[in-house]
Amino acid sequence: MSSSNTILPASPNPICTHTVELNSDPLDFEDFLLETHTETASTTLSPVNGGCSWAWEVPGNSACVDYMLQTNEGYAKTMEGEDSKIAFRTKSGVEVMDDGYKWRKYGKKKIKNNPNPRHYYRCSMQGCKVKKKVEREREDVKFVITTYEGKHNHEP
DNA sequence: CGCATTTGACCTGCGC
DNA sequence: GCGCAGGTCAAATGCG
Repeated sequence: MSSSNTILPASPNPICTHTVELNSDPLDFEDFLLETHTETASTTLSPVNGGCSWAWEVPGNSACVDYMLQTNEGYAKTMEGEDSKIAFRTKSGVEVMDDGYKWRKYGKKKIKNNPNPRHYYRCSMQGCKVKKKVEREREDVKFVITTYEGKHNHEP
């Protein structure tokens, strides 16, 4: 684990067990992988925010799904086929982070048990069906939950 | 003027 | 079958 980064205690959110501090050096993701998910060797980490935030990317791998369901923790859960789902929790003053892609907002929704609305974004690139959801954590608005769905079919 | 955002309405899946 | 909650649509509005 890179000493310059801070992994905070588990979130109550079952799909977000750790927090990555923004504006820190990129994580040593190989150490991170070993430390947190030794049983899911096929899982890979990918940069999702221009190098200052990292998240699990779980390819279509049923073993990963089983593991996360059993332990009720983990960063992400997979979907069938080519879809992938990435969820992570960041400490940030703004919901929208520049991850290199261009997003178009298409919806906002008040969520039950959370006074903060959830925002829905779609990749604005033609033919790219990637979506993301952004919402602030209920107990601590300093934290933002971001969920990516799908894979980009183009470069940032 | 063209494109992005806002926001209420509508759609859909799920639990009871 | 019904109601609720989450997700998406699309018309209106704003902005460069």
